[in-house]
Amino acid sequence: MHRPASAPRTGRPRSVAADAAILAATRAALVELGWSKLTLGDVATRAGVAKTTLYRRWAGKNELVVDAVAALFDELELPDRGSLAADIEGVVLQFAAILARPEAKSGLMAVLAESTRDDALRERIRASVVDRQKRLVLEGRTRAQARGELPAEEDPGSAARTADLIFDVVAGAVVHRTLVSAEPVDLEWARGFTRVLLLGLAGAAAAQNGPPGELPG
Amino acid sequence: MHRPASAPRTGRPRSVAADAAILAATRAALVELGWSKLTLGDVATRAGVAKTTLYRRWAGKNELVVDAVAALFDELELPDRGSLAADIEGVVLQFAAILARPEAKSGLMAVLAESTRDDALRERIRASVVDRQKRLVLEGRTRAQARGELPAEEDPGSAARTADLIFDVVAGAVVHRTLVSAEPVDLEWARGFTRVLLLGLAGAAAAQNGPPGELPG
Amino acid sequence: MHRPASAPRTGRPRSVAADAAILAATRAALVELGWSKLTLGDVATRAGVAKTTLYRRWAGKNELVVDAVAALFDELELPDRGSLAADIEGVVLQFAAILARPEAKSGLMAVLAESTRDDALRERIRASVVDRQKRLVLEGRTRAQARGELPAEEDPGSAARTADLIFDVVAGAVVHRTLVSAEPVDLEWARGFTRVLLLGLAGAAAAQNGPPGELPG
Amino acid sequence: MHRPASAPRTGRPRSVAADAAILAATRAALVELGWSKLTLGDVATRAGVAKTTLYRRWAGKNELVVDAVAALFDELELPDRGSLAADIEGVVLQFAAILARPEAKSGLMAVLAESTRDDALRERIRASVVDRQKRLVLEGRTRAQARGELPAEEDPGSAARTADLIFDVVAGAVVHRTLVSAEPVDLEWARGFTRVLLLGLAGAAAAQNGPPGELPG
DNA sequence: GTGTAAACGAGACGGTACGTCGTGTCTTCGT
DNA sequence: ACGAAGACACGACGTACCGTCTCGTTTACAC
Repeated sequence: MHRPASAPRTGRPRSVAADAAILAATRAALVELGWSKLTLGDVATRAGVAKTTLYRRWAGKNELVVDAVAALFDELELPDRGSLAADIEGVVLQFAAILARPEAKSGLMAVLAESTRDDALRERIRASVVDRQKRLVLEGRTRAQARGELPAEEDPGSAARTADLIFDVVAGAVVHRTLVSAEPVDLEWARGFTRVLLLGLAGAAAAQNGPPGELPG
Repeated sequence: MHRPASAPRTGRPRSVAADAAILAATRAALVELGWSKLTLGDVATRAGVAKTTLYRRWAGKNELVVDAVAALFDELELPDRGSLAADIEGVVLQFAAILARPEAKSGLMAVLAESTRDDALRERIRASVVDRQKRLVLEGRTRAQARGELPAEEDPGSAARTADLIFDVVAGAVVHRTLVSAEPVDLEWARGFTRVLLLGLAGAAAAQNGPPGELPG
Repeated sequence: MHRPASAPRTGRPRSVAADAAILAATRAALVELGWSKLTLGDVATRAGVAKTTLYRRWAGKNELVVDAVAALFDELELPDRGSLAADIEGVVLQFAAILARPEAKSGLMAVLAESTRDDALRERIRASVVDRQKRLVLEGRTRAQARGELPAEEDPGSAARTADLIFDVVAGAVVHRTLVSAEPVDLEWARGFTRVLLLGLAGAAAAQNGPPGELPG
Repeated sequence: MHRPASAPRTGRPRSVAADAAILAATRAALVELGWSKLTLGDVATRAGVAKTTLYRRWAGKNELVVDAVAALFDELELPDRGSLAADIEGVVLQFAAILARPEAKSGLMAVLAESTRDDALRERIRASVVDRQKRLVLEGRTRAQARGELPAEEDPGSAARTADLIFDVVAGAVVHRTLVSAEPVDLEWARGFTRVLLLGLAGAAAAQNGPPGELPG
């Protein structure tokens, strides 16, 4: 992540344990203090490391927190649950489970806020966090096409647009319910949400491919 | 907002002009500097006001920014565009227009991040920002029912749940596309999104009331 | 002091009680807090008076404290104790008694420090405090001349110089012992000091008027 | 002074240049602004140093000024001028020369005022300033005894009391004339003062050891 | 082994912002 | 006109973190 590929050949190598300790300390500090009260000096102390060591590896608070939170998304997986609806429910619930953690809530939204003014940071978030979620959506679609639940896409541009829409809707709704509405994303909600989403997508696809008569709007 | 209703009877009254100047200065600073570089001292200077005056009225950066950004949502309105779909598109585009402003992007997400650890702040955001958006959704539904596009709700609990779902989906998708995907919410996207949403809702309603045969999930 | 002689003829007259209350509050605050922690707002509160009232009468902390401390010197008197030595001892002990009070210690030295950069303040101190002490010295000399202990002065310039010297030595020694050495000025010390001072003055006078043989130096 | 003798073994060592720069800046600020207008932020700026550096070494304004002014007393010396009277005149004039400096006037009296409520500060002043002066008085006495001008002391308690009296009288008179009377301590005054002091002391010593007949009092 | 070179802990450094406090002025209403 | 109440502009306070630096020390690899 933060280490250049061209490794230096001489000198004392960087402690591999330090990286893990720092990221773990960062998450612990996020849980206890939240983003705004988190200080790098405190993280260094918690990790049993000097501030210098920390700055040698990360440029600042934002970058550090992105990496610390990104590790939470490593556990995202999409086991085949047999149907498109079940797969989407799984994604929603897994994503919600991560977001329910205090270190994710506080840290992720804060770096997102920062990323509105820092393109490099946005790119880092995209690579570390967003793409990992997006992969699940694409995987689910591929699987559904293999099952015959969805037709194979013909127009790649339209397919990408649809995938983006799905992604924004799924992730956005989960985030919004968790952070803004402050309501839990439980099985019932996930089921209702998935139903609406799939019916909407099915309807839109039918309208586009079949008789365009009864479209709303 | 921040002023107790029980007004003191004696002493020099607080300058009414200062409030507006401070909020305007806050928005200007958000545009120029973003949340993290914004300092209350700078805001005070821009507003031509002493720091003390600022602290006398707001408890801190978070509260100030909520009020400053909340004013942007005052302009939210829902003119009757003749159909439910058009109304929803209108809400989406208006909300997107506000979110596209740099002062909203940076400020809103940051206070949202802070609100994960501060219930009073969350409540303040809910009252100042969220409820104002929610009102539009409810208004749109009432109007659609009057037009006959939607049936009158019988079960109030179910109706509230549906409204919450709609709200989370609409607001969440717009926010996510704007901030995370960093893509514009233009007319085309709004139209596609609205179509999927309405088809989904219609399908879900039909499935609940009519023949539950071919529902997915 | 601070009030122009030409009294205003119209409007509500100034509360005469307020002056005394403010000065008393100032002394009380000096005792409790000392000069540096004393604030005019606190003095106003103690006196049951608004800050405005205070500023209408005194220009600032320095002037207020000078007046507050000067009142302590009102009690300085020189009852005739029958001999020059006894009179001087009386002056020394009275002066030391005032200086032993915490409000005088802290306040007087502080305004003296300020007066090194503020001629108006020095003049105010001279008029309010120093001249009142000096008067005692002159009074004691007059009395001693009447008793025949001292010859009548012939050269007025020399007389003034001698009086100034006495004054600097008496006041300086008492202040230094009290504030710098932090030792008490008790009867024993006053007696020893007076003895040295009078012997020195007598010797100097004899040397000047009589045979100049055995002078040291 | 402010640095513990047990030096820390690790970490970046404190800049030795900073100490001197800060003290010099403090003296310069005292000359320009006087005690009450002197701010630690300004001193730090003048010294080209951060405020933190200053606070790391001194607890506050008082301690800093004591050290800054104390350096002025480093130059106090007592060259042997051949007689006790000449030596005392030298002390008086040297002490007066230091007190005539604006940085000493303003700073010294102010910390003295503060020391009336702060024992640690008084002790610091005693160690840094007062003892250095006192040493001169004792040195002068030793020298005079070697010359035969003064008899060797027999009672050490009485000797100490006499030395204290001399010290209070010399220092007190010089301070009082300089600060309160605001008159210069020139050669003429120093000569007159010394004559009175020595005659007084000689008289008192004679009275104690010889025939106690004609004592005043 | 013996360099050599980088990473390491510790902590001081120049800065910037914080939130509070005190000063002296002002504005309002009540007396 | 004066007084109380308190808001106001200003500026200093002392603290906390920032990100950098300068030390002395440790650790791996190359010779």
